[in-house]
Amino acid sequence: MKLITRDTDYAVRALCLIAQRKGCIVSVKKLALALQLPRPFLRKILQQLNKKKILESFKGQSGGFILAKEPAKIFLTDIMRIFQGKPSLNECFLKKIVCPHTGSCPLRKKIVKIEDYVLRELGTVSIALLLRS
Amino acid sequence: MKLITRDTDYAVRALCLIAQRKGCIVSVKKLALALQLPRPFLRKILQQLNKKKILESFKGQSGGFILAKEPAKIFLTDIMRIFQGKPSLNECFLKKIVCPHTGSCPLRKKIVKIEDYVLRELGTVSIALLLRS
DNA sequence: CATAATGATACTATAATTGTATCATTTGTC
DNA sequence: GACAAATGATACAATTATAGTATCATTATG
Repeated sequence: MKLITRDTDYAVRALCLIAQRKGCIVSVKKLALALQLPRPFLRKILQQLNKKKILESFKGQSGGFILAKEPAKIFLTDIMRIFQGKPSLNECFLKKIVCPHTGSCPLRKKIVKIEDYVLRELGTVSIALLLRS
Repeated sequence: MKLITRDTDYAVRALCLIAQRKGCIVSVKKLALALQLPRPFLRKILQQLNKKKILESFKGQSGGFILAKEPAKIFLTDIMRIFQGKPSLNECFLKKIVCPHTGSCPLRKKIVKIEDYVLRELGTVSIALLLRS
């Protein structure tokens, strides 16, 4: 039961570091070094964050990335959505044959409830929050 | 974000069906047929349920499985624990370098909280509940 | 004693995740 | 202007987890 994949994990770490260097352009090279993460993989991740307007990128010799939003406006759920798709926990997996609840499977209801809860809770976690001591 | 794997899924379906045939010994063959599931795979699953005392097995010609407990005492979390291990959502994935919260990462706290919630909710879902209309 | 079931376990296939490599493009510096 | 160092885009490879198969031994029923 893995809530957060490695993509998301690395992305959040990188975002925290970039946030700490307020305004400075940070290259993948430096990030990978500081975080001890595989550089090409991290690069791919940052490119995706750029596409999704979480980061802004600069090409050329002293290029790199900065945040495209305030740290308080970047939420864990945003990142999860990018790398893990819509966070739907599971389909109602019981077929009618076994499960008599045609439209109102209690398990389905539970799962929807859990899903809401998880999103609500993780929706309060921003990069800013993670940086505050 | 997958809460329930196929093992667990199949196991629950099979348990529901076995529960419906109160007391009757049901063979993998019949279950696989009724549920339209791959027979050898289902067999492996039932064997594991037997080992964990959820099912009781009978060898020989008209052998098969019956429930080893009342349906009301078999919970989804029991099954999940068997096939998906301890349902710990994630380690605190932020390293000290980035995350200044040495012992009190807010994300970690959240995740523990979510974990508790999920277990509490799924802990109320029993086979009996799934069969009640 | 043959048949049909489970026990145990090794093996294979598939899919998802994780990570690499490469070529093109951009930009600052000498 | 040429070079170096960065990102953009994208195809490819490796690893791991999940899903499923095969097989031989054992047991019980008829």
